[in-house]
This record gives sequence, C-alpha cells and structure tokens, in this order.
Amino acid sequence: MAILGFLRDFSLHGYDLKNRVASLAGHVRPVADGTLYPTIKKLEEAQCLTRRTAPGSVAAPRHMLEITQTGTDQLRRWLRDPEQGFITDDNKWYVLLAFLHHLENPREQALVLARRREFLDQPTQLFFDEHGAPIPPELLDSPFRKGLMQIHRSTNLTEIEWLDRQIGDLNRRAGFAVRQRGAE
Amino acid sequence: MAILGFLRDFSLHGYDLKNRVASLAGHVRPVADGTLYPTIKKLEEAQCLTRRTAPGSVAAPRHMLEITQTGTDQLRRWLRDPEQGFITDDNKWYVLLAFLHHLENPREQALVLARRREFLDQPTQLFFDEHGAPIPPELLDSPFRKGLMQIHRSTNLTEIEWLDRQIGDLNRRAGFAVRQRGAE
DNA sequence: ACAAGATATATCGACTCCGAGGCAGAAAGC
DNA sequence: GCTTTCTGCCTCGGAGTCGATATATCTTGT
Repeated sequence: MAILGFLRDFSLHGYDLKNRVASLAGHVRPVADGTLYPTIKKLEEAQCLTRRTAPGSVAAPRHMLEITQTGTDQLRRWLRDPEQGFITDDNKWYVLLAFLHHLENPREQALVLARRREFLDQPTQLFFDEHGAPIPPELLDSPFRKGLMQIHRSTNLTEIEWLDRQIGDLNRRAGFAVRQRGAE
Repeated sequence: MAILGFLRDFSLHGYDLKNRVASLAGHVRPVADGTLYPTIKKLEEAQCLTRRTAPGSVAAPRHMLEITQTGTDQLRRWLRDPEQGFITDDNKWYVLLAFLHHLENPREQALVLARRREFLDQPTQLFFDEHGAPIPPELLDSPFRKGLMQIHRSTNLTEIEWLDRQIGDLNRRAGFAVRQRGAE
C-alpha cells in the first residue's frame, strides 16, 4: 500500500521509494531490500505499476516506476475498505493515514476515520489477576504498567479529539458538496 | 517475552495465557494458536518453563506452565538488553514496559527507559517532496498527514514527560539504596 | 592509481508467523 | 437426542519477511 501511495504522488525509482518507505514506516520497522524488490515485481505482474529504465542521475541506471489506473484503483480499494489490522495496529494505521487523501470522496474518508474512532472507543482492559478479574490502573503495583495505561489513555484522547474534528469537517464538506449539486 | 513475563507473575495454562497475551498485544494484533503453542514448546525445549498436566476445571485437561530459573534469567536478559525493535516499535515497546518490573534493579530499569527516551528525542521527518527535500508539517496539503504529525508530536511529548519523571524517580531510588548500603 | 562509499537493482535460503483445520470433553439450548 | 458453544491442545502448509550476498556504476578522498 505504501508503495502505490507514494507512486500516486509522483513516479519514483526503487531506491528513492526505499528511503521514503523507510522514513515513514521504517523509522519504526525498517524495510529490507529482500522485501521491497519482490513486492515491486508482484505489483508489476498485477499491472499496478509500469517500469521504465532511465539513466541514473548519479550512478547505476534506475527503473522509474509509475502507477497505472489499475494500481490507483487497487490503492483506493485498500483505503476505502481496509483490513481490520490497519485500523487496530498503530503502525499500519499511520501508513493508512499517510495516504488517505488519495481517497477523494470526503464521505468515504470520514467512514474510515469513523472506524478508527469506533475502535478507540472500546474500553481496553490490559491486565488481570490470578482469577481473571480485571485490575484497575490505580491498583497496579508496577509503575510501568500504570504509566503504560496512562499514556495509552492520554494518547487515545488526543487522537479521538482530532478524529472528531476531522470527521465533522469532512461531513460538512460532503454535505456542502451535495447541496451544491442539488442547487444546480 | 510476553509468555515468560506472564508466567513470572503466576503459573498459567496455555488457554489462559492466550487470553492474557491477546488482551495485551492481541488487542492490536491477535495471537494465533499456531504461534502460541509452538512457542511454548520451544521455550520448554530451551528449559525456560516446565509443564504439569492438571485436570481441566471446566473441560479438557490443562497443561499448567511454570517458569524456571533459566526462564527467569532469559526474561531478565531480554528486558535488560532489548533488541532495537523493542525500543522503536510502539507495539513491542508496550509489551516490554508491561514486564519491565521483573527487572529488579532500578538503575537497569532506568537505563532501558533512557534508551526509549533517546529514541523519542530524535527528530522525525516523515514526508519529502519530489526532490527529496523535507516538507514541514504546516506546508503539508493533506490534512491527514498534518494530523498524523500533530498526533505523533503530542503523544511523544506525553511519553517523554512520563519517561523523565520515571527516570528521575528510579535514579533517586537507586541512589538512596546505595547510600543505605554505604551507611551500614 | 586505488580504495571506499554512495547509488541502484536483484536473488536466495532460512526463518517466523498466521489461518485453517483437527481432536476432544463438557455445558447449554432447542 | 441434537447441535452449538466454550474450553483446551496441537499440526501443517503457505505466505511473507529478513539478512546475506552479488553485481555494477559513479564520485570522492588519499
């Protein structure tokens, strides 16, 4: 998804792509060559991108990669209806967020944000005692577990506030667009 | 690591373990049976835990798992000197934090927190233009990328504050313990 | 003249992990 | 009596990922 998302911005070659993916997700979990190049090949076989050999600006020749219509469609499908892991796993969610603007309909964008919002709304119970009874944060003996839950709550609240603002904005914009079309 | 960490709290059987791991990490990325049971077997072979068959309280018989001294040592080694991924990947970091209290020396605990603190201190540059020049958040056209960076900054600050407080506490405690021993 | 390092692409074997499925006993609903 | 559901353990195949390795070009420093 990150590959197609970046290519949607502008066409790139593998090496550049590698650096961009590394700075986005790789900050957290670097992407190996052995993962990137086979994936590019697979996307090419699936006709999601095309390849043009161009002289290297600095050294060896590059393969310029460009996204196709098929690739754009595929990217939009992934963004519109992401697997649950992209909603629940912070790392994946941030990657999704980084490319959500490629989904052009504000209503669809709002729906994706709403899924994340719904997930964050679920109360999380992380720790249990011997008998499986939940332990409230204030009774935890480990300061690290206490901090873990504090940070978790605080960061969730920050994100929820942002999500609510965004969802409101997007729906207003969608409503406005509808009224515009209705007035024609 | 999560398996040994939970077993260090109290001995458990596989199914219970599965639920605890699921509520900790699995909230984000569920753990499959096909991952858990082979891992238990590997840990048993490495003599990190022992297995006793006990009648099931509700249904089928259980295998009660108990951590050994070897397992405790292994857990402490992992906690004391974690791989870089446990520092940089939020999901893994939270798992580490959940069991850091099993590392009993406050000075060692503080050192691990300091590694995380140092990682969070590095400025993160996520997005670049066609020519590879960094794009500052206020110039980003995508509201989602803007929000991504806002949330990232805000949650980092929250965690850094907590880390600084904890590191201070731990070092004070370590210093106090040393003075206590020195006074004997 | 030569080595080192960045640029640039690609493959292979080893490893991990997951999903699907199987096996089995007990309780609960129809 | 029958199926479903929950508990509880385990295995296998396939997918995906990584680290190591190979190759080639150009620049820069010595």
